[in-house]
Amino acid sequence: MGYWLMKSEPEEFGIVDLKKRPKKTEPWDGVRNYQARNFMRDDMKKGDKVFFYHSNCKEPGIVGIATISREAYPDPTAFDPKDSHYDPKSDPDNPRWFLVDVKFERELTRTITLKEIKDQADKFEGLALIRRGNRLSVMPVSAAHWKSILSLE
DNA sequence: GCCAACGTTGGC
DNA sequence: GCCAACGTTGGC
Repeated sequence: MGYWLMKSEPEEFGIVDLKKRPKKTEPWDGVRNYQARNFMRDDMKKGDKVFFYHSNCKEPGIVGIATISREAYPDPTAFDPKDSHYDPKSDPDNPRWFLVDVKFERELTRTITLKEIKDQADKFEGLALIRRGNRLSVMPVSAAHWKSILSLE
């Protein structure tokens, strides 16, 4: 089973928004970074676990757990000229951007902050989240790191 | 294929 | 709101 971390800005779409969705499920649209796309398109499998991460907010960190409920399919927002993520270069016959559906599993009992993960950098060597200059919004997490992070809860 | 200019991300 | 780091674009 694969483990991942996905970032979202809580003011745009937070863990509570996911929880409130009728089926507790959301298409993870709008990703326009090739590396992140490749992870979603090529590597994410149904049932994989996801750390839901809040970015660009007062207390950046992991706030919940989700699962991949549907594997990759073309991102429809790329075809919609009215959408802010519209990409004229993505052709429905040869789509450039893909997404997965993410399903709410649970909120953490507390936020595991970026700060405390950084403070234990030796324990989390190789974790993409704390790699210098990291800006990926979708990234893999090793099984060992997953376990180790969750034990902080 | 190089690289300067530009836009975006996201912590602080 | 600042700005470092990074990805993308496009001229050459």
